[in-house]
Amino acid sequence: MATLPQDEFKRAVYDLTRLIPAGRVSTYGAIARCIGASGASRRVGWALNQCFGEMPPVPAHRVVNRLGLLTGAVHFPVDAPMVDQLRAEGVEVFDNQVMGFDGVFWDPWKAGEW
DNA sequence: CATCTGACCTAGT
DNA sequence: AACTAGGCCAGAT
Repeated sequence: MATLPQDEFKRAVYDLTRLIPAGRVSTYGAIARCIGASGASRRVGWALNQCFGEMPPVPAHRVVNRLGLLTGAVHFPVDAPMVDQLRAEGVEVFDNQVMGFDGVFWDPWKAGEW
């Protein structure tokens, strides 16, 4: 069966998200742009919404919006709060906001020398 | 079946 | 520099 663009998109998002090292966070726009979906940042969120249950697990908690706000925290499982996971990795979060976001921000391009 | 919202961002004015 | 509008795709009402 032909690989649907949807799956490819999700596949790209998951792959890139999994590349985010612990203690670092990335943004939807950065990921979307890196996979060639500039402007389609919304789709990234929709794709990450399906990441729960994927194997290997996708560290979606390391993906925040451009302002460093954990906008998707409400969509996270109660068993693994986004803030709790980020704090567990050393990321300081206060009021759904990443402290020193500019310092913990991880660039997809700088990561693998694209 | 039509309309709007939604883990958002970029670009134009 | 700030604000407005448009774009992207799918799911839900």
